[in-house]
Amino acid sequence: MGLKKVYLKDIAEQLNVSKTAVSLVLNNKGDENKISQETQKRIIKFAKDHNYVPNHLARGLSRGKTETIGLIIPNISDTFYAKIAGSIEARAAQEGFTVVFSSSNESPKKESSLIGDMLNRQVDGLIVASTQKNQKDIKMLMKNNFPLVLIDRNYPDLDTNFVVVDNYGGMNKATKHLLSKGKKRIVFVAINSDLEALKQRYLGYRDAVEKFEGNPNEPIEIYVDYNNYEADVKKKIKEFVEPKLNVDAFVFSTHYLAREGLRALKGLNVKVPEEVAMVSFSDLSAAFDLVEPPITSVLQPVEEMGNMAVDILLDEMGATKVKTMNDKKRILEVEFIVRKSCGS
Amino acid sequence: MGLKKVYLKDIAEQLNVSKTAVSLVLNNKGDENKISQETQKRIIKFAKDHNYVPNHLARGLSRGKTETIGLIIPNISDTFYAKIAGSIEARAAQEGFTVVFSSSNESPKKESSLIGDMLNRQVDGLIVASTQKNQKDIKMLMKNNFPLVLIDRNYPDLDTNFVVVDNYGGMNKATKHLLSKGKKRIVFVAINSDLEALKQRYLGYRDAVEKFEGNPNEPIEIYVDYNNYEADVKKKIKEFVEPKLNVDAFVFSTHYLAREGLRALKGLNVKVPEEVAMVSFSDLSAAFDLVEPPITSVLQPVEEMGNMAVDILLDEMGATKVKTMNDKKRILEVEFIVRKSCGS
DNA sequence: ATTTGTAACTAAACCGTTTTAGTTAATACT
DNA sequence: AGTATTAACTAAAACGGTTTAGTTACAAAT
Repeated sequence: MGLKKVYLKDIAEQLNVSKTAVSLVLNNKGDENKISQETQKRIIKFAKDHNYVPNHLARGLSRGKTETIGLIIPNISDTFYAKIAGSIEARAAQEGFTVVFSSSNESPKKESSLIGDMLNRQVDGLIVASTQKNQKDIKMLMKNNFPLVLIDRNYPDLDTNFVVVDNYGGMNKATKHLLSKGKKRIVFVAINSDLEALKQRYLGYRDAVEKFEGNPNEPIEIYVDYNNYEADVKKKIKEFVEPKLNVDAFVFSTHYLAREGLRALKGLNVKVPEEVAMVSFSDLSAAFDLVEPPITSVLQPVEEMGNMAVDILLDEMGATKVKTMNDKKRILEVEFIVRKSCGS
Repeated sequence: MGLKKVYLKDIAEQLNVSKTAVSLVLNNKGDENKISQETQKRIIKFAKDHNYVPNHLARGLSRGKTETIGLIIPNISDTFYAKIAGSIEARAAQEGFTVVFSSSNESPKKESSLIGDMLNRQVDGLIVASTQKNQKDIKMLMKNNFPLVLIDRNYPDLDTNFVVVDNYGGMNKATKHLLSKGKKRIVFVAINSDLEALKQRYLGYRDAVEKFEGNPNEPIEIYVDYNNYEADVKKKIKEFVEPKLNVDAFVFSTHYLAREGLRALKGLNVKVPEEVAMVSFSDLSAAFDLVEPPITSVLQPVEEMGNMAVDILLDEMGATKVKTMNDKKRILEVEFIVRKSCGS
């Protein structure tokens, strides 16, 4: 494992055989290429004794495969994506793949350049949580049959593999829960973006509100700026609270909005759930049960998402032994956890 | 940026020049190698028009540099390491480097094999949050002058570059705060490990307890199993609570222990801070101010750690323009935030 | 009229593998 | 005895770049 490396050439010279022989043997192709058992033994022993490890770049260049998968996410610092990255990495490692990741910071331009970057680093496949403003690269990848799985966010118009959650269903259920508690004026809080996932969450919310027991309420929406969400969510929530609280509940479409929302409400001295109720889509601080009040949340199966994405990708790359997956478009179920933030 | 790539050879053939010329020009060595301005223009234009991007593997193989830095951390899913990874990635990207990361899951064996892996992937440098049970690889890297920065965890016996925080000072301050609030029996809660950082935190705690105003108290310690910390911390805390609460405060040496500790205390119906106080070393759920009660915490400068590590590493690799850093061993200051969990 | 110098290029080696297309010597077959 | 076959190997090309060590053509200097 040292840095003074032994190369294929060295082994060949020391043992008086050809590089070819060494390469074949060390790649388990000795038998099928009729290298004698004895020679094989010698080569294997020498390689082991000298800690031979093939140069990954050379091998990649020659083979056109790198045993690397590229992961592009909005932001590795976000708990949600960190967990996804974690499960992707773990599953990939099991199969002998390494992960190269980069964060797009929600910039389509950066995403595009990252994809280019990954390609010319010769990754074998890509998992992308896209900004969804980058159809052109996704299409390009598809056209070239490049192994690709979208995760968390997919392009509804494109026929790609993907792993997402049931955003509509989760939000619909959460909203209905509030309605069933008698909440009428329910505010949907989201970041300002065209993400399909958010659209679905909105629709889940809207349908619940409008179709509730023949007694339709008006949907109320606020959209905050992603790059400034802490301050913005505070400001926008304040408008519903001062001079006089005029809503019954907030539905937060992401965990960080919920966190800031709660912080804002506390700052404004609004009692949750006594004066206003709240729910969060996704619960990832691993602490939403500890905050005061514990927050009712829609839970996403983060691990499963990551694992599934890798499985689909490996299948796509033909890297797996047997199984061929039938369905490479997955909409995973979410879990709904009722806690105190909606009332007792 | 497509997949049907243009190669150096193609450019050379199309323009009737040599590969050498193309390579030189595209690497900004045209002038110093006296390639005529006209030829340079033609090459640059053609390359741009055809979206030429050099194959990273080939270039790496040939140059022996890959513009890649390897990051080995215990676990990317952990908020703390996710944030570190985030700041490392951001800083690295600024300088044109990509990050390859892998999680060791606290296994020295895995860490060792990851280091080997990274090396033969030809990363240009390594940032490692080590298990600290892998002296041999670290020494090997040092002996070979391989660019290396330890982060968060360092080997006190080895003369490496590192970026850590003032674990002793932070914990000392936190403990003194509890003492000043009149808490006598203070329990130090840590995971069972030999990590230097934890040792320092312990010493910070112990010195505070033992030397407090000439009226030394006994240190009380509990150590929980990392692989089973949720259940274990609960079990061990219970022993101080039942049949009768017999301590005044808990000092948690990591954020996840604090989280589980609080969860356990709530489960046991112990009132914090009325019956028992608590502090946490590091606050990373980004929610410790929202939980009930808000938890007094030692804050680590996560971003700064990551940035600093990259700066040192790049300097070590000779990859930066001007600056040469003098001090490549950094102990960063922590911040201490008082919240309600220690009493009003 | 040869040498010197230089601008403008290029052939070929090299990085460390994999892989294709052989070669050689011995054995088996007719 | 001559041809096929096979076991056991290998030389060399390929992957796509970078880099070293030239070469060529022309102008200026002696």
